Amino acid sequence: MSQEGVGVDLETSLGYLLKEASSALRAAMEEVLRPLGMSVTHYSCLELLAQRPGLSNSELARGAFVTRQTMNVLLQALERDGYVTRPAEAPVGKVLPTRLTPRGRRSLEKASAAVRSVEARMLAGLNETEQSEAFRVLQRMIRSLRDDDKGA
Amino acid sequence: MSQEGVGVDLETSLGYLLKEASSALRAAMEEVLRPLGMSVTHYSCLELLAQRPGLSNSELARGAFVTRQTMNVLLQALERDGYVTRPAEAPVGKVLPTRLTPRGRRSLEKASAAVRSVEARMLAGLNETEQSEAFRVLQRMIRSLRDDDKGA
DNA sequence: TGACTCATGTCAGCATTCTGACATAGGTTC
DNA sequence: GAACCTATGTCAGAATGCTGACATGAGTCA
Repeated sequence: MSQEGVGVDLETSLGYLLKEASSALRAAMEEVLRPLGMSVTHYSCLELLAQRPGLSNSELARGAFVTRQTMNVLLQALERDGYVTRPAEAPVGKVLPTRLTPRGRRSLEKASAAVRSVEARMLAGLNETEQSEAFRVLQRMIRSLRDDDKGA
Repeated sequence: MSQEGVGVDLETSLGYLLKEASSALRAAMEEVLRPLGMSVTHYSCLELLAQRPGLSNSELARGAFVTRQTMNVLLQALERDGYVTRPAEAPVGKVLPTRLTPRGRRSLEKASAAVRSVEARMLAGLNETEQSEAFRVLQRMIRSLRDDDKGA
């Protein structure tokens, strides 16, 4: 059963566990967002705009962890359906600052409540200390992956 | 800057951080697997088969966190290209046990080494204690999300 | 000023993954 | 045995996200 250093032991791999946790979270979010007709990326975009109004397409893409092309497609749909607005011309450069419409804000409210309940559920088994631990270790993992990326 | 209980504060959300970490890991893995002509799911499938030979399509799907339809498409390609084999007829029921071919095993070797280096990089900033913490908190999050899912 | 680099918005095409649907095998219950 | 439920493999179509490519605006540097 042991791996003797060959391959990646899935039973003990933190990478595999991270993927599993992320997958479970995504599934849980999709489950509560589906009745609202919203995907996870869709929700992420609205939430980002609520907290940081005026974000550009590229900034939203980075915040939602998708490419700017993907976010562009989503924004066009959201704009068409009246959830967000963008000026016809860029005030400066090519950057188009995006904002939620009242409709977008209303739509986000329900979704945000649903997502908060999922997050609360996820953290139900962790006390304060453990939540701090989780926060710290996740941040370190992210930093390690990013730093070495630049270095290489 | 505070959120006053409204919305999900992305700066302090463990869910958002989890997604960020998972995204960083996936990007790092894609980066090292791309030169080998392999996607993350592709690699996951081979790695699962190396450690648990004879897994069925559905079992592989669960292990790689995709649907069985998605895994089926991948398996057909892997079979066509000679990385895995499946019996023409099911020995029992409809389950087709899948196995790596020598070619599949060779292909996995390089990929596995690359992925191991990524995982090592990710954990570089964590000592033994912190890795144990990470393992524990991630497992609890997964369990909380799954348990409540069944309960509901 | 001109050349260079970088980031952005956007279009097009492709890859990946998903949902929906169907037939079938095995186990359970009556 | 019959009815039922569950799991599986598979096909088809749709949604989602990605890579490649291009034009443009801003900043840097000589």
